[in-house]
Amino acid sequence: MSVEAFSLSLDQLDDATPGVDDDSGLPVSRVLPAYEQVANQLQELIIKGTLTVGERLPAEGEMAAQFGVSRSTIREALRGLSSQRLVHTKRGVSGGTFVAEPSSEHVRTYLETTIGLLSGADVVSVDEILEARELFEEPAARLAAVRRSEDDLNRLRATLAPGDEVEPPHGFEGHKEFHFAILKASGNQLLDVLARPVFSVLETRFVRDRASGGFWVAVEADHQDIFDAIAAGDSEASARFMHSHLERLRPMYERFDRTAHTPSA
Amino acid sequence: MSVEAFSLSLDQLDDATPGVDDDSGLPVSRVLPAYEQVANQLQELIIKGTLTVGERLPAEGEMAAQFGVSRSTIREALRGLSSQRLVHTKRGVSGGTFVAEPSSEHVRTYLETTIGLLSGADVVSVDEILEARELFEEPAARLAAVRRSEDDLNRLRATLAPGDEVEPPHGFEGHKEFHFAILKASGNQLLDVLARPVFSVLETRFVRDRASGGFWVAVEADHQDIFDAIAAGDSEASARFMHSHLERLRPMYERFDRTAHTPSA
DNA sequence: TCAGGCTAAAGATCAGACACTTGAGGGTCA
DNA sequence: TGACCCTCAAGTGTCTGATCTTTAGCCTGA
Repeated sequence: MSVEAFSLSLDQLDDATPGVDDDSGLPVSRVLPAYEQVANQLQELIIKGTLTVGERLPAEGEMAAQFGVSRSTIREALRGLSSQRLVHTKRGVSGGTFVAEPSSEHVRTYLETTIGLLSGADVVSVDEILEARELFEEPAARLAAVRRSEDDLNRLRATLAPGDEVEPPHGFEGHKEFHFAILKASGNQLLDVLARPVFSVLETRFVRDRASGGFWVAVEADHQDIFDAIAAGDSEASARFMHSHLERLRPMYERFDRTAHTPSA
Repeated sequence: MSVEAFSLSLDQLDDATPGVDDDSGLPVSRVLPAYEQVANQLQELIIKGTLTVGERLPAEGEMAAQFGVSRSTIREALRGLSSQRLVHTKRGVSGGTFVAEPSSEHVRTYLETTIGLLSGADVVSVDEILEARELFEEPAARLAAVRRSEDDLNRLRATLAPGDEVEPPHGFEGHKEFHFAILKASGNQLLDVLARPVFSVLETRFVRDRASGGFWVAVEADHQDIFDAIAAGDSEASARFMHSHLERLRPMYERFDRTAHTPSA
């Protein structure tokens, strides 16, 4: 693409000066800072596909000229876009700002922190998170039984307890990896992207290394059952075992939730 | 909280200068731009809860002094955080930068654009999106049948065709609102947050106003069935009707997907 | 041939100035 | 006394212009 895509400018700024006569609740919109307008316009171009993945935007100075703002304003706009992973920048002579290729990894990271915040602010409850997790992981287990590849099975096997040593060091990481592997084996990336953060939030907020050794033994037994069902290609059994596994876990999360709500006040 | 939380600084910058002697693949990490380090540190403080919702950060100038960088650098960091809705700024004497309260609305918006991009870049396929949607909406219908409040029922009823006029103007909006209302009636906000964007992407990318009038008539009939089941509190019937509804829609999405992939090349 | 230095393009950072927004306090006048 | 206006101060918003740093490519000399 060439420069023409940037023919837009910030005219809103001019006719939205404080002096406007809005004698009532007129259909006017709030005045936006210049950096936000620039960011919005660029985001629009990326979403609509006018700017394609990997494409290089004009240099900061050029954009400043085209938008009619200073370079700092352009940079502030770009920082917003790059923190949303819509673009990324590179220094040096071959550098510049490029339209980033969307990555599911970033979405997961974002969702994990955001769901964590939503939970921390009590916008969503632990019960809702637990329920959502069950809604996601049972179908995932069902699908995994049908779709798992040899690689998936190996990955799953690798997360099971190595022999009979089921100590926390393995317990926590193994638990996490097992569930991640099932989501992956479900063969649905979108499910994986959305479900993994839900799981991660539960783990990091409510479990971590606070569970006892005996607990991990029971978890390992459940995992083994689920694994066997998936390996056998029995989707209903997979879902059933996953269901009872999650039922076993539930009271623990809820207990940690209560203790987390009792402290200093 | 007072100023002490900002005692951190950018010392990484100093001992990560290009001259470091890494005579092999040493455990060193890439040098990060100052604005990114600042953003990371602030994000950490917000996530850990050191900075609480609604709390005001020091003025930009003060932070610049505390981090030992210029005000522009601070501003670039803040733009990143505010585009992630972690903070928001206000001008004027009572202004400043404040820790934003997490809102599910923003998560939905973010997910919608991101899933749209993932789909546009063929990172996830239409089949995966369709499958994920079914995985979400069937349980949602099941839960809605059990949990729906009087308000939920009214909201649902309002989205059904008013009489026998099932024209596109109502068709598209009504279809959307109906499914949104079911997600809301499921009583699980997290499910709502994650599922709505999935649905929205399908609609805006593959349907919009491209469907025929006869199509909307069939859709309306399905909706009526689902509504009746939910109103009757019959969760299994709700899920079943939702399932067949989605099965009816599937070929249409897939058709639009193929036509979308055929063009110019 | 190749190691090392030079160069230019582009982002990163800085310093400082000025503009705009907004709440609060004080003063004026009916 | 109360409504209105003015001014002030603290913050963010924006601009200017300079310098620093990174990096690919070219050039030069052993």
